[in-house]
Amino acid sequence: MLNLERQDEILAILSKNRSATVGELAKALYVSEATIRRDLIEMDHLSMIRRTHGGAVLSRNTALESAFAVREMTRLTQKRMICGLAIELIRDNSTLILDSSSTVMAIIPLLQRFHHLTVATYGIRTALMLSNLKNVDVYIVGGRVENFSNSVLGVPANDFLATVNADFALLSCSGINSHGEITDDSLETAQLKRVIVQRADKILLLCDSSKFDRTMMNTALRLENADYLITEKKPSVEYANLIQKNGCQLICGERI
Amino acid sequence: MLNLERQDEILAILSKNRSATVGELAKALYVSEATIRRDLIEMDHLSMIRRTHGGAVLSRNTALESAFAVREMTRLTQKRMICGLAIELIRDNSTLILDSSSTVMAIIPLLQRFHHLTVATYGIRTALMLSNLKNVDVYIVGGRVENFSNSVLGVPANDFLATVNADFALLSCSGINSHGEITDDSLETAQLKRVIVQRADKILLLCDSSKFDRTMMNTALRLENADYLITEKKPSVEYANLIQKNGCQLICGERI
DNA sequence: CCATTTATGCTTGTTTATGCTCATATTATA
DNA sequence: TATAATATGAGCATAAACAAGCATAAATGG
Repeated sequence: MLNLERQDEILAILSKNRSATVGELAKALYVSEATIRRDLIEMDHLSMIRRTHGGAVLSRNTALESAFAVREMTRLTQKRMICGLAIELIRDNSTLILDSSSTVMAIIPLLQRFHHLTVATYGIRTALMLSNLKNVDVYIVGGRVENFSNSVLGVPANDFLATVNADFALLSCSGINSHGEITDDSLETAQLKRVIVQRADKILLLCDSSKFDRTMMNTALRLENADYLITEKKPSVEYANLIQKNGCQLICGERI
Repeated sequence: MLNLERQDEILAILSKNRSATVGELAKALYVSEATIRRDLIEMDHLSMIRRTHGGAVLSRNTALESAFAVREMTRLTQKRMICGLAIELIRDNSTLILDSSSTVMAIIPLLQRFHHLTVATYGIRTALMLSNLKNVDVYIVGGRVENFSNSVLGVPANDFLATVNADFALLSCSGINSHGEITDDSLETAQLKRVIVQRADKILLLCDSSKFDRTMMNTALRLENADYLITEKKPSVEYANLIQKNGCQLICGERI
C-alpha cells in the first residue's frame, strides 16, 4: 500500500470514528506502529489531524471545511417538514427572494410544482440548484463569494437586492431570542436581510426548533418584521405568545 | 502510444483503483518505469494526481471536486495541458477575470500554488470551485443564471465587470476561424467578453485544437484582442501565421 | 538530406520507507 | 505519590524506489 493511500485511509477511519489509536490504525492498515506514527507526524504537520498520546483525532480544521456539507445534512427531516408547510403559502408566477441557508435550500425541489417562478438569491449553491429547475428564472446577486456560508456578500449584493420587488422572501436565521430578536452570525448577512424585508411583500421565516433561545452575534431583524414564522415543532407558550404579540403568524407541524 | 494518450490511460487506471504503483502502470502500458515516472512528475505538476513513493494516488481535492466532476470533462488532458502552460504567465497577487468555460475551470486546481489572487468570474460553478481555495478572493457578477452555460448574464453582469481592473483575463471560445474571428454560441457571452478585454491588461485565450476552423453564432472578439493564444497542439501553418500577424503570441504544448 | 529535438530505456549511485530495538517520556493506577 | 504499563522518539539495517546522466531511436525542421 502506498504512503499517501494509507494516509487517505487514516483520514477516512478518523472521519468515521472521530479518533483512533496507533494500535488500531496499525492493525487496520497492516503496517507497524512506527509507520503509523510517522504518518501521523506528517499529517499533523499538515494540520490534517491532531496527534494525541496514543493516537490521533480529526483536526478542527478539517471539520470546518465541510461545515456547510454538515449543516446541509443535519436536521434534514425537520427542514423538509418546514418547507412542506412553507410551500403552501407560495403562489404560481410569484417572485421570491431566498437566502443562502441550508434550511431554505430544502425548499428548492418543491418549487417544481409551480408553473413559473422568478427567484433571486444571494446563495451560490442555492442559485446553482435553482438553475436546474426548468420553470424558474434565477437571479443571483453580485459580490464577494464567501466559502463558509456559500453566500455572495458586499455592497453590490445589497444594491442588487435593493432593486428587487418580490412577493415572498424566505429567510432562515441562526437564533431567535426572547426579546423577539432574529439574530445571525455575520454582520453582512444580517444587513442583507434587513434589505430583503423592505423588498418583499410577505416575509416567511423558516426556523427549526433548535433556533429558539439562541442569540448570535448580530441582530438581523425583529419578529415584527416577519409575516410568518414556520417551524416543525410547537414552541413554548412564552415564544408562542411573543410571536403572536408581534403580529407574526405561527405555522408549525404540530398542533399549537 | 502517444504521451497524452498514455497519461489519459493513467488517469483512467487511477480512477478505477484510486491508486497504482509505478510497476503496475509500466506493465499495463508497456513502457518502462522511467517513462511512467516522467509522466507522473508531469501530471503531479498539473495537480491531476498526487505522486507518492512507489506510485501515485488520485488527487484528493475533495474541496474542488465537490463543485463539479472535473474528471468527467471531455478533452480533460488537453485542457490540463493548456492550463499548465497558461499558469506560467500568472504572477502572485494578480487579479484575474475567468470566463465560465470548462477549459478555464481546469486551471482552478493550479491556482493553489500562488500566495494570493483576486478572481472575478461570471461562471457560477467556477465561482463555487474557486471559493474553496483559501488563497483566492472570489467575486461573482450578478444577473440571470443560465443553466446551460453555468453563466451569470445580463446587464448587471456587464456592469459589474465594467468596473473591474484585472491583470489577466482567461477566456475560452467556441470557435476560431480563418478570418481571425473568435466566436461564441451566445450573444450575451460574446458581449461579456468584449467588456472583459477592455478591463484586463493581458488577454489569455485558452483553446484546445478542436476549436480551430469553427465559426459559431456570434463573433465575440478578434485575434488581435488576445495577447496570448494557448493551445495544446500546434495549429496549421495558416493559423500560426494568422495568429502571429495579429500580434498574438502563440503558446502550445508541441514545438512550433 | 542532415542537424536537432524529443521520447524512451538502461545503468548507477542516492534517497526513502519501513520495521526492529531500546532508552526515555507519558499516562494510569494502586 | 510511587510504581507499573504503555507510548514515544531515535538510531540502525534493509529492501525498494528514485533521480540523473547517458545512449538510442524516432520525429521534426530546415
